[in-house]
Order: sequence, then structure tokens, then C-alpha cells
Amino acid sequence: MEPIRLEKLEELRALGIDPYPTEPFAVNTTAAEILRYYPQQKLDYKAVRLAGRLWRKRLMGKASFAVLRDESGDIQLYFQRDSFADKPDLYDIVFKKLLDLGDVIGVEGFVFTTKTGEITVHVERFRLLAKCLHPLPIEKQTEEKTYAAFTDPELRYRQRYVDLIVHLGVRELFRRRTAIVQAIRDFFNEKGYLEVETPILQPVYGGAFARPFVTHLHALDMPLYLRIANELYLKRLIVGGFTGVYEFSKDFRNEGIDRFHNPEFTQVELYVAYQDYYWMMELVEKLLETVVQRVTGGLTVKYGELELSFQAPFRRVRYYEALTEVVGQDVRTLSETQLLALLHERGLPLPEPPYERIDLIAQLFDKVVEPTFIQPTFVLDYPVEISPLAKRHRSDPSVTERFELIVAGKELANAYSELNDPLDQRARLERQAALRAAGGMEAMPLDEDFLRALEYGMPPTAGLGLGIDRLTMLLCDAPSIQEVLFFPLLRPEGSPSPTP
RNA sequence: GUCCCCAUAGCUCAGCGGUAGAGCAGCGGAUUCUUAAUCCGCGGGCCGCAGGUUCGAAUCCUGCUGGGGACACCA
Repeated sequence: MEPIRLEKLEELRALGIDPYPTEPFAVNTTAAEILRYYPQQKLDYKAVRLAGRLWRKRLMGKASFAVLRDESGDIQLYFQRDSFADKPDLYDIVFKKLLDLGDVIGVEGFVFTTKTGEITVHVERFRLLAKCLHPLPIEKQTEEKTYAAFTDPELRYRQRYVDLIVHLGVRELFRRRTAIVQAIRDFFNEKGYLEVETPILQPVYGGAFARPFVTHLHALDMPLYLRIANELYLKRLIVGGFTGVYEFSKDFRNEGIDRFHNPEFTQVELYVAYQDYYWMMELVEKLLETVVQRVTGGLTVKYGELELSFQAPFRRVRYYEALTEVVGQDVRTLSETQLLALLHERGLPLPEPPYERIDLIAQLFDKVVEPTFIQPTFVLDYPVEISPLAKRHRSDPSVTERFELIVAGKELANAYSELNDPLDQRARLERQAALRAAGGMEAMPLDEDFLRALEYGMPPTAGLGLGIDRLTMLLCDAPSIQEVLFFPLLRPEGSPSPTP
């Protein structure tokens, strides 16, 4: 903390001013509201009360200007010594000397327009509401230059509160994130789907393929896993008789961290009984059209250098057909050796051994085909081997009724006609378990309760998982997932945390 | 986990073998319409940490820590 600011704190106390007062300060307007409505005189602006941070001081002799920043934005303040005739020290000492940029203050006064035409609050009374003991990296800019921009990503993420104070655009981004979630929730609610909550701590994890975080429940002396997906629980609810359920789900995956991955991330998963993946494609098109329109005001989104159009219908391509187009021959007819040669040709690394033929195909698809889909594209009919929870295709049992929605070369959503044949499901999960065992990975018992639920009969169901962080990145033109998480995971500062 | 880049004042950066600089922020003064306010004056640094090379290291080398990017992993 700044020693100078601590001294000021003491001086304030000596003057009988509590730097952290208890009394509330009720505001009756905001900076944005005044700037918007004052020119039309739609409201009475004789006694406005607003609160926020002191953002700039332009001190002159007997009268000075300042800027107040509240949640809505910035507004200029005008302080005049004559306004404090009975207590000039309030102006000369408290305002001019003891208030620092960043201090939280409440002001009361009337609105007027300066000679240069700026709408300004003439402050008649003010109160310190909370002293700020650190200097804030306040940016200053002209047309040509920006001074002291607060740009170090590490500092911005570690001290997100400072980032939010300084960058109004960052606040705007997170409002938009909330608006996206809200738009999705409204869309689902209008259709009568039920928003639910299912366990984050799970005795058996499933619904995706990823390393979990493990913890321990002392009460029952047993391991628990943070969910990597909530799929299997939502399906149990479909078995239970709900026809449409959804959940915004924080999921946890103990994998690498990069521009597109954070160990905890948010998906919304939706399950609707008596529907299939064709129906789900149309729903996703409508959902995205609605959300994008509502949040951005249009259907075209700028993402980096890209212009993305969320105008339905989206392009549809079958998995193997897309591969054939890129590779020039049908990969299903190629031997493992030929596939290896193809990977080698393109300089692609091999999957971790032990790998099977299908892993080579998937590698080709993920590295060569998927990145080419920039505009929203449904990739349909994934191979059955890599889709253990999706129903076999009604006309080709080697593929599944599954689609992924790819946008800007990245997976945004994943959906299936859900596998509801309990015997096929058991066989597929057992195969997955065997593969994992062969790969030397930790053996995870099958989720017997989930299989038992299917044995009671799950209606034919369409299911969807949609990445909220990814969607937010697209709609906010954010280059990394860290930009759309308030508190992205970083290594702790200073000494490492103790091992439990 | 591997590779590349970065770390200098509160913030943003320059300096890249000869003992540390700018702008903004800060402190003192002047100023009743400023808005990057202006004008005069001033302070501020374990140059990320530890070792090495050198007569001499912010600068070169090695290791470590933290961050960014790419790759791998993430059906």
C-alpha cells in the first residue's frame, strides 16, 4: 500500500472523517442516465445523488473539475470552493489534497452544462465512502496515444477487480456473457424445458472422456470426482419422466490449459424426449439465431479476421464425406499403414499408443478437416467407435446419429440421438473401459446405476451440449477463454499452496 | 510435458557490457470552464530470484519462478 495514502487516511480521521463509513449512501441516478436524459430534461436534475470512484482530478484554484466513474460510465464533476462557504476546508483540504483517484465517493448536486458543452454535476455535497489505498492504473488517451494502458494479462487476470474498474469494455463483455446465458435460458424456458441441478461431486464420473479431479469425502471415507459432464444424470431425469431438462453446468477436466481450455468451464446440456438429432439441429439453428440476434443485434459476428454468419440453415456435412473430400479417397477403405502414411504426409503427430485405426482417422479429421469449417457447420454421423453414448445411425450402424457444430474451426456444440438401448450401451461402455485399461489408464467402474436407469427404458431422446465459454468468445470477439472468465486459473502467487 | 518469447518505477515502456531513463500516476506551489487541463519545482527502483563469466552485469551464460504463444493432452 502507498504510505502516502495511509498518511492521508490518518489525516482524514484527524478531521473527523471516517474513511470507511457505515452509513449508506442512497443514489438516485447514474452517470449514463444523466448523460442520456438531461439534454431532454426528462428528469429533475436539481438534486442528483450518485456514487462511484473518483476517476480524474483537474485541480485549479477556487474551482476544479473531476470525473466520477460509476457502474454505468463516467461523468464530469464540478467542485467550487464557494459551494462549501461554511467549511472551505472540505474543498481546499479534503477534496483537493486528501481524496485520491480511485477513492469511492458519493456526491450530491445539480446538473448543468459547461461552456464547452459538457454535461456536468455541480457538487454541493460529497462524502468519502471508501478510501482506495493502491494507485489505480488509470489510462489516459488522445487520438494518437494511450498512456499507461493496463495491458499485462497476468495482472489483469490476477486482479480482475482492477481490470474491471479500469476497462469499461471488460465490464461490457461480462454483461454480454450474462446476456448470452439469459437468452439461452429464456429460449429453453419458453419451450417448457425444466432447468435442473445435478451433482457436481460424483462417485463415478462419465459422460465424456477426460481426466477428472479427484477429491475425498471424509464422512463416508470414499473418493469423489468433480464432474467432467452431467450427461448421465440428465438422462436419468429423462428416464424419470421429464420430457425436457437442461442445466448450465460447470464441468471440470484435469487437462491442459490453453487459449481454448480452462480446467473449469461451462456447458449447457439439454435433453428432450421423443426427439432425434435432426430435430436437434434445427433447434440449435433457432437457438443460435435467437441468441446472436438478441445479444449482438444482428446475425453476423466479427471474430478476429473472420466474419461469421449465424443465419440458418447451417451447412451440413457427413463426417466421412468431409474426410473423403479432403483426403481424396474414402478413409474407410484404407489400411492402417495407408492412414499412417497420410498422417506422416501432412506432418501430423501420431496419437498416443496404443491407438487403433479409428484413432488415426479421428486424428486426420480433427487436425485437417475440422479447422477448415469457419462458418457454422454441422458435421454429422460420427463413427460409432468414438461416440459411445450416441445411437447408431438408423441406416448405417457403423456411424452414429451424432453431430458437432463447428464454428471458426472449433467445436461449439455436440449432440446425439441418445443411445437408449441398455445392452448396446453396456457393450460400448465396456469396450471403452477395456481400451482404457489397455492404455494403462486408471480403471473406472461402469456407472451401473446409469445402466440400470436405461434398463427401465429411456424414451428416444435428443441431447445437446453447448460450450458457453466458446460461444461467449465468438460473440465477444475474444481471442482466449481467459478473457471471458472472470477468474481464469493461474498459478498461485508467491509460495505454492500446501499439499493436502 | 516439450519448444519459442517476455519479466526494468504504481501503470505502459526505452536502455542491451562502464553503476538507471521517459510518459502517465504521485508529492509541493500557481490557477474559478477544465477535459491527456496547463505552468514551475520535487521524490520515486534488491532492473523477477539464485548462481556463473568479466576489472566491471539491467545488459552475456546457466538454473529457477511467474506470464504469453505454439505443440501434445482434452472421444
